[in-house]
Amino acid sequence: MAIAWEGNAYDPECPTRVVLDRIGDKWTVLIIEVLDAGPRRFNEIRLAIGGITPKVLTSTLRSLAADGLIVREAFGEVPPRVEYRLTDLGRSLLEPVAALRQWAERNVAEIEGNRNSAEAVATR
Amino acid sequence: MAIAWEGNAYDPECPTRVVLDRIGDKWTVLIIEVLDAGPRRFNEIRLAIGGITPKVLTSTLRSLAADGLIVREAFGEVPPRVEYRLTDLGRSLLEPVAALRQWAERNVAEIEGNRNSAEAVATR
DNA sequence: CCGCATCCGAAAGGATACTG
DNA sequence: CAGTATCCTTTCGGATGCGG
Repeated sequence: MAIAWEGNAYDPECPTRVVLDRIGDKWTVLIIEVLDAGPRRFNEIRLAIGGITPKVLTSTLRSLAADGLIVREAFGEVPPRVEYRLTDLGRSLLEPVAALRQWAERNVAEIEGNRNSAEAVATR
Repeated sequence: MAIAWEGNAYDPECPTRVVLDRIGDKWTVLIIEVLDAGPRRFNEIRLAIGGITPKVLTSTLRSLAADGLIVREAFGEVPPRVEYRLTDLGRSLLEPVAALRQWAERNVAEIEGNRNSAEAVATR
């Protein structure tokens, strides 16, 4: 059980924390957005994203499946064929992500500008 | 300049990526939520959160200030007094975060359940 | 084709002690 | 009070090569 703090404390079981850990990694959001267009095979996902190694793609897909955000379906064929598709849960996650994206697109320029100014000050 | 991919690719400069990197760390969301209640001093933030070390709090506050999400105000007093407060930009970030929190609170039970089932299968 | 095994480097975060 | 300075552990992700 999580420790009961009085106020606002770090808690790895806090729902918001769990979700941030889930979508805060490098590839999760990209993957579910690829799968939003429909079921995709392993190498289709890999090529659609670009830059992800098979190992990392495998582990990310496994954890997404473990969380019930996607399902993995392996067809008993030779050569193997494996498809991944979003669950309803996974698809519903795209809504708050879209809200985040909207905020990001509206405000990232200001953040980047601030960052550059701060860097200029730091190196002055 | 960011590389121009055809479709959906990893891009460290993608606005959504920038924001996920910003709020995906361990302490940022907790800090801005503490500051949403009003300006706070360094140790007030530290004690309100609990478990964060001075070093990590310092570096997180610095980067938040560099991004323009908070402002740092040092009063020339002895002993020192330093206050941190949200900017409008920082406060506006709480809106998409709230959307994420709502989704999290509604769905984290299902995710945790799926995780436990998956683990049970893995260790069976 | 779809992975797994192994090794590795970088970076985030933490423990502890100290300072202006 | 508000940080710094070191040192350290853990974790994420990447590179490469092999296997069913």
